[in-house]
Amino acid sequence: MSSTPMQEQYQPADIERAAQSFWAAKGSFRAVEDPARQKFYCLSMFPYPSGKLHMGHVRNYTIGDVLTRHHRMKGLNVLQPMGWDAFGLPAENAAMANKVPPAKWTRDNIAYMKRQLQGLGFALDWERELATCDASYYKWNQWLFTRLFRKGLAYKKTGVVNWDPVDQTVLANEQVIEGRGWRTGAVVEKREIPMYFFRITAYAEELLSALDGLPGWPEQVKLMQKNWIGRSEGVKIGFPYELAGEKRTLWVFTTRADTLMGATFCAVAAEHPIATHAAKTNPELAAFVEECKHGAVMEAELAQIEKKGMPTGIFVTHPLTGAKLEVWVGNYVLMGYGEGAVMGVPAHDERDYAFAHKYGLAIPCVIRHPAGDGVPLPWNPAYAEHGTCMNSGKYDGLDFQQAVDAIAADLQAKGLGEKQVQWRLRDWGISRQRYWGCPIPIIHCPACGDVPVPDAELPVVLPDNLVPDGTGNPLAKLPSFYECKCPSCGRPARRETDTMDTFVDSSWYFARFASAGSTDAMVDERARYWMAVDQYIGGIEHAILHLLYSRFFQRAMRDEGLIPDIAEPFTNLLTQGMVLAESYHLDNREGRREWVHPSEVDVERDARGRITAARRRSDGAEVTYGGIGTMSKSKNNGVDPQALIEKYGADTARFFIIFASPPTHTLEWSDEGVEGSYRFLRRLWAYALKYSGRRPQSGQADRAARHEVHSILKQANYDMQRHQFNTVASACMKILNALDRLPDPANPAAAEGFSILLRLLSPITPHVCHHLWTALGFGPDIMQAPWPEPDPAALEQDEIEYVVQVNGKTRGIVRVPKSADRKAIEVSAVQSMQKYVAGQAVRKVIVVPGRLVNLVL
RNA sequence: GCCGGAAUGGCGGAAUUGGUAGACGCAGCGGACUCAAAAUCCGCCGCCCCUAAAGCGUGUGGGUUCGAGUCCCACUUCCGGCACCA
Repeated sequence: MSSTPMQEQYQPADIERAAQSFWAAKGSFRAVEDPARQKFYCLSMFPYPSGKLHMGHVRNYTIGDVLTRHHRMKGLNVLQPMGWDAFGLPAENAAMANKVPPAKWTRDNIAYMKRQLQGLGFALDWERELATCDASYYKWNQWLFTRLFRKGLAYKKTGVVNWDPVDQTVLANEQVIEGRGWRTGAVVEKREIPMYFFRITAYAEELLSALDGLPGWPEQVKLMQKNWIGRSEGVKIGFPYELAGEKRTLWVFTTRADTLMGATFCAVAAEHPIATHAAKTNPELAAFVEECKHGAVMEAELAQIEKKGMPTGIFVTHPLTGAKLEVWVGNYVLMGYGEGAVMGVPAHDERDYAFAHKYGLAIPCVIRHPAGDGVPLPWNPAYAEHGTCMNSGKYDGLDFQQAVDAIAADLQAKGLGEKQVQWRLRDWGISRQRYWGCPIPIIHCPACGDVPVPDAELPVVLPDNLVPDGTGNPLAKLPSFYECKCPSCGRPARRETDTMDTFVDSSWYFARFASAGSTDAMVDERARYWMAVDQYIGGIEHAILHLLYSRFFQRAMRDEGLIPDIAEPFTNLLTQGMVLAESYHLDNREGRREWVHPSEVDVERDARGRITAARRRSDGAEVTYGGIGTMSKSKNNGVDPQALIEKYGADTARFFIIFASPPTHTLEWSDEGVEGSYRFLRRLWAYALKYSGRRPQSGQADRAARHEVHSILKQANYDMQRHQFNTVASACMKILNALDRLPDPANPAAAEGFSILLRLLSPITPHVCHHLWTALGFGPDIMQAPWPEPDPAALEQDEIEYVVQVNGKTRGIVRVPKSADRKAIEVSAVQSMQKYVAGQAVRKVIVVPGRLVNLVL
């Protein structure tokens, strides 16, 4: 072994620059398709280029990098690419604030953030970089859109949006604050406008059933998707009525057809034709309908508003009894869900129960439920449980399934109902009345209607020099963009000015990385090698929408003949927790809350280390602890990764973020913790220095040390495989502690142990491990070294420790020879516990092999 | 409101299937080195208690078990999502 002289001090800046140059010169991270090798496609969710990296990014990409480097050393052919989710609202907001076009702002941000990612030493193949605002990328959004449009999988219908009447513009949900526009303060209205939708519901059944074929996804995420798709079996029921002399039917869907005999009213959405009709002659109702149309579009808000209703004076006929039921308008009925109407069964539905009590409607009990035969106040959840029918005429005595079957059959015979499967999942509205996004490739022709832009004219390029002003989409004010000729008839036509939801961009970028730069196809044959993504990593906040849309897109692409044998884009999914930080504030003279950055706060502690007071360093003002929460500008508690990297180096930042918490947990930031990680890397350096000065020695390796190192390694490999990287980091610390304790640093166990340590640690802190590996003469490139595996011989032990319990309480330990049988273990356990046994009979002895003995007295 | 999670010392966390609760680290306390400080090294560190023994202890209240942080039931608080933030 040869070794080169080492510097006394650990100087991360030099080491990291040198390691990064080494990797760049060697092209270490370039991914090349090789059918002879097993591939591993590792992908972290690409970032929105908001300006600079935040801790969530650093965490996400460090987790991905640990996995990437580990699999590389395991011998797999690894692809880890990076790109930019570059379209979106923040660029428009920045443009308004700074009068800079979103394109320029975005490109500048990308350039800065790319340098940051490179400085962190991530093993990324930059040759595959993409930005969704590149016309070469979004061209294929448009291309696929036109294909789906021709198949009817993309179609136009109306959708509800938030409308700011002052700025005359559509607002995103986050731009509506307490029902008012964020810039104007005007009360927001609901407005129905034409939009394009993707028919994701056509894939509902497959998206649901295929979840069972995803063992590599967290159960939690699969359950959320399952509930979101929301398959329910029920019955579609028709209530006939007459309106303006015309015979019509009000259709409702219910999963509780067994309660139909208890229906006492129907409720419709404010937008329902019955409501509109009745409002014409009823000013009070018209006012109520108008009220319902204001306010929340968001389901979360809708679900919490007080349930209100008003009768329409229009009656429908009960399909089985012929009774007249009045139709109400309810503010809780959604037009976009089902038929926009529900039947009201007050006795067996909590919402209907409250509604009926409020408006004095009858509440007949028709199900014998676990709490009895009546439904006295207050509401009891048992009222909604399944039971046998009562007060239901010919259906009395039937159980849930029998009643549903019988009622569905009777309805079907009358042509007033049938069994139906309903989905909670709605089609995906992709139109956005915004500038900074991918133009929807449609031309509106007065003669031919909506005509998709022909392939030869794609992409429809977004002009990149506009600055939005908050009063609607600037594209709609730009004749040079929207004036065009109909591709079909050649007459003057108008180009669509809406752009696509940015979720469209991010629904297939993973496939594009696998075909980077392809000019004549959305994806090419290289995608067949790399897809699907073997390991996808990203925030739990994307558990439903992004992941579901991507699963839909992969199928839509499959059915276009692209990557035909792959339906699921992500084989394994790791959902990381958020990064949180402490916050502190003081209330100033005007009573306004002033947030003080945690780094500006000095904390006083008692003898035990408990916090007793906190003061601002600059002036000693007492500040209040504001609890732990997401890092945000408004709370002034963001930690800038760049400052951290400059102070301690990338390896310390990476180590701390891995060590502080398991990847799936939320991570609470602490500056003190960073110091501890830096200390560990300095200790590692100091040990390497000591080690490099050793005299080469042969002879017997220290058996105890080998046993310890290999036991730790065994556990660490298990933890690595289950993605619990924080304990892998702990394992590295433990190995260093063990090596440091060796009485003779020149013992052969030290060389072996240190070589294991460097390789185990290298995915987490690649720069320092790369440096030490070559400096100490272990080899030319640690990334080419094999992943360490424990030696079974080193794991063997002559004696085994047993925990001894008496009546389930731990009282001591006995050591027995490895060869001891059950009887011998029992005897030594009883002997060691004479003090507790003291002549009493031992009634039972439980022996857990290799672990524990419990004496039951 | 609905759906999905989480809760363990002063703090982050560990405990593979029910089997020594608190690994590893941070903070704190005591000591060594130093003119001093930083850095480094050594020791202590769940609560109760003068100490030891005993006892108590994994958000709360019940239960199952020889044995529960881990399983079951009921609850509390916090976090994520709810379809136009990404």
